[in-house]
Amino acid sequence: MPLIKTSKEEIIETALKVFRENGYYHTSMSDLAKACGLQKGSFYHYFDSKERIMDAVLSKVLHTLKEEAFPIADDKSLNDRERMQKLMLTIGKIMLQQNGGCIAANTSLETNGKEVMFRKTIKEIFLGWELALSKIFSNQFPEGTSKRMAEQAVMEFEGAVMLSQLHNNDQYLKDVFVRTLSKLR
Amino acid sequence: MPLIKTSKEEIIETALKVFRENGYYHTSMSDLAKACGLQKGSFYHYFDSKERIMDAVLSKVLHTLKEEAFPIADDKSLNDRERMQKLMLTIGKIMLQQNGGCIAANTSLETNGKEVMFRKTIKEIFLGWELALSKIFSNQFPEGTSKRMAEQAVMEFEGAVMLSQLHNNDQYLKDVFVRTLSKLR
DNA sequence: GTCTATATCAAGATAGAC
DNA sequence: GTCTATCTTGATATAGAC
Repeated sequence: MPLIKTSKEEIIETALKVFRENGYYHTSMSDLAKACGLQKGSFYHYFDSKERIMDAVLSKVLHTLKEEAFPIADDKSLNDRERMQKLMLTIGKIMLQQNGGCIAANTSLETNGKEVMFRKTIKEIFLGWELALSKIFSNQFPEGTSKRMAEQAVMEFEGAVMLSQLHNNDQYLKDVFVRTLSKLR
Repeated sequence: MPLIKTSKEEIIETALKVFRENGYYHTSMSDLAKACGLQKGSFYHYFDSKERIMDAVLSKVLHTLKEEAFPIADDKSLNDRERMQKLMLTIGKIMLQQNGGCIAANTSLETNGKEVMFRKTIKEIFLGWELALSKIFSNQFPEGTSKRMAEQAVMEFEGAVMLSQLHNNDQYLKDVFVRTLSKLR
């Protein structure tokens, strides 16, 4: 019988992948436990409900975005196009996965209208994302315009993730990257 | 075109609303039965599995789009802007709901990577939608351009639905309507 | 066509041994 | 910290009476 200690951090990382692959409601505590190499009972030692795991997962995602992605908008060593490209790629790396979708968008849509503790975290994720994009746009466009361009970029990105998955074709996402970049000189 | 709604038709209409509100996996057969004013056992008289109900729901949505929405792109009595406006509003009426999301996008994301019978119907919905939009754009833009503009409009629409729900603010969706319309003269 | 009753299984969650 | 065992509830689905 293996007695391998697991850390809460590792569980959150694994749970992120499982949730992204199967969605919130379609993922069971057994699924999460199994993916972590634990029995269901052991899993409750770390998290006492599914809601709290997702809360931890999304808080981790937000934290990572704040650490690694959003500051790119202020990186003085890059020009606007370079910032935008690096920002979009980094956000993609954090939020997306080979064949899973966007953890933030999927969870938002699934839990729309439900009373779950992590909705405020999802809002923060998208507001932070919009703010970072609009900072870059605001170097070349007026305030109101740059805000709407940022919102538009986020919407296109999420729509593209959906269509790319549905048709199993990266082109939708690639087009959005090119289109968003091409708005900057 | 059926003049009299059968019971099965009514169930499909009700199921559409429930699925749109609660999602595919988070909706139970009990939920559907209750919403139809039936006992669970009675419900199985009409549909013997949840998958078949969703299949019927999405087929009905596709059929309605083909009958009522997509032909607007060919309506000779309207100019391009009028066609676009009427098309977008009609698609919104069929696919969206007060506070529920887009049945096609939500179901697509939830069942991504799963083997369910209705994925091909979802693909048809989005391909039909893109085609209708690109028909209108192609009156004023070259072929390749109009195709990408149509894809972009769909992506923005779906992203806007997500953000409008998340922040409980219609403005995202309204902006997309205005922006898409403004591309036409 | 609708109901009640029930079988079967999975889910969320807890208790207690080691 | 991990396990097995168990509780409770809810889910899918079927059987059979009216």
